[in-house]
Amino acid sequence: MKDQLQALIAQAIGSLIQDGTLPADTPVDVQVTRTKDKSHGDFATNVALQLAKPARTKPRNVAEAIVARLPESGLVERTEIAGPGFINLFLSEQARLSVIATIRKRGARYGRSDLGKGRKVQVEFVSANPTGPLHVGHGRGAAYGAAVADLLEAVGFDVHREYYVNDAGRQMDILATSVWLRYLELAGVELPFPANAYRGDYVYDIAATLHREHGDNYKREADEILRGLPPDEADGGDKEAYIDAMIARAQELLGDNHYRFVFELGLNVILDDIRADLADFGVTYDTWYSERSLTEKGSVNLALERLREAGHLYEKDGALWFRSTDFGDEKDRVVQRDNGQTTYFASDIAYHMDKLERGYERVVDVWGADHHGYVPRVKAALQALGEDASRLDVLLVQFAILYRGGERVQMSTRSGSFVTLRELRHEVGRDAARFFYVMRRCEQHLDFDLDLAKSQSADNPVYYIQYAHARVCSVMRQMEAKGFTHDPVNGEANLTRLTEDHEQALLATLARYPEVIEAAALVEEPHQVANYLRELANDFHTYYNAHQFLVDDAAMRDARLSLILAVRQVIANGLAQLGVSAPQEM
RNA sequence: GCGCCUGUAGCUCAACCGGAUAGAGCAUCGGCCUUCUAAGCCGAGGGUUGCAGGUUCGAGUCCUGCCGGGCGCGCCA
Repeated sequence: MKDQLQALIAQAIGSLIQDGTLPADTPVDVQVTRTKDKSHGDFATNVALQLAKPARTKPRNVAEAIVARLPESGLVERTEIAGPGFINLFLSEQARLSVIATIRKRGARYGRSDLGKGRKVQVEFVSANPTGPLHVGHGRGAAYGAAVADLLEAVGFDVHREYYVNDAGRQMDILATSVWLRYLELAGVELPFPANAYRGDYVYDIAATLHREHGDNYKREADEILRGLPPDEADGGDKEAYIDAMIARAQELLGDNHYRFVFELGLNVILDDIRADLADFGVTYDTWYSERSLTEKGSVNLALERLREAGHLYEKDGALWFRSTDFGDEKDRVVQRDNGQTTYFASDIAYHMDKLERGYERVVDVWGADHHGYVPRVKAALQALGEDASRLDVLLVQFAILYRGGERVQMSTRSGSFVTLRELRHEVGRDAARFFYVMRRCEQHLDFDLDLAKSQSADNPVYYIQYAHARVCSVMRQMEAKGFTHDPVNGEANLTRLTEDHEQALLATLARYPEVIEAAALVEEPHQVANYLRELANDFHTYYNAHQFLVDDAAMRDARLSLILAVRQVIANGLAQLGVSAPQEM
């Protein structure tokens, strides 16, 4: 609808350019917006205000000229020039009513478009280290990333969803070592547990599996493990140095194969858990991309080699540095440590290079906001490699803070007292979790009220919206109970009977849905869909309370049922868009 | 200290590349069930959009400077 109106205005401007009323270089970027105030018509455009300067005349004169040249169409009933020079457009009745048939015909596809023209976009999200279960912070990234990916797909992009698995690097070594140490405990070896090791219960679970299936095969004695190790934090030492030494000791005592086995066991158990967790959350991926595979197939070395050839690397203090300051970063970054290991950053350079080379026109990364300092260096690396860094779009998601009984739920990764995504799902349910996570703009801190998410009341937006859907279903059940049937053809033939304000408001809101999806997709803001659904549900509940649908007058009844069935369809579509179910009854 | 994000009603948040009188929900107060689910609806009050300048026909939105909040500033990932 909006597009068609824009086209009409553009045509009018075109003809004014042709006859010289407007200069040839007039920009024809027509903005048509929905009006807030009904008295301003259905849509309005400010083009006349924008063109007044190039046309060197008053805005109202431009507006009059445009209106005079507006092509005939069945869409617009009349126009009006208002205020400083807005052109208000009043839709014809036919145009307003057509949305009902459109929704019925398009069904679940209503709101989708081919705006993206099948262009390839990759969305990478969550990508939490497989060192433990996902917690509620990851949950927001999951819900948000999935929603953004689904929105882009809805408007016609070819979307590829990817999870980057950090299956290499020091954190994973710490996990493997933690598992081994817990295993030793189970095998009766008494050892102090390092300050910097992972101490969650899941580590015990993995260790127990190892012990159950492999007995004492991985057992070593305490004195040979501890011999010559530096002091841990508890003994006034450095916990980082201690855990690194402990990792080296584990590798040395277990040997490559056995160490590898413990490492893989921990990785696989946790990754399987994450996969299942996300699947239960309605979040699935096309690819789980292994960081280790980058090293194995030489991508990391290749990336570093390309940087070196381009003259962006230098050595200092025994390490290899990337001169990212040449591309606006705050300081240069190490890509290879003095011990010869490449850094996480080096992998990430290779990974992003790989993404762009896989042919995605656009690459979207969803990161936790605490990683925001990381953005400039990744973009710097892409530039240094001769890539167009603007193809990478990093979306930063702020933390979610849980509230229970009005109190902030304290969380700390260190003490292991964090709330997992799974616990949250079990507590409030998948629908509420998915919805609450995307209710706010991603760069806004999210106050997640657990009590509200669980409450079955109008205060809870999820229930409020789902209830609207269920209510329509209920009306249809009542219809059958009363021996009526719904004739959509008759309904659509009698839509002119829908003259109530509530009905007109619903028609306008329904027609707006595709515009909401498009806008939400293009600016990556799923919360716009959430807000829209609340408005639509509100329009419906209001209507429901004000008017009876199952009236004796068949023409009126069919028209009203056609309207509320369209409402049901759009609510179902919008909820599905956010990964939320639309129940038949509640 | 430097960088990024943020500041809108008592609270949580909207406001479509800068548009017409800044909107919802909660909370508060007052109404509506013999009628398709009251898990709902209607009404009222509530604002110097942190402060001060600037840009222009027009600023919550853009620019500059202050003030407050969050995060980041490792040869960790």
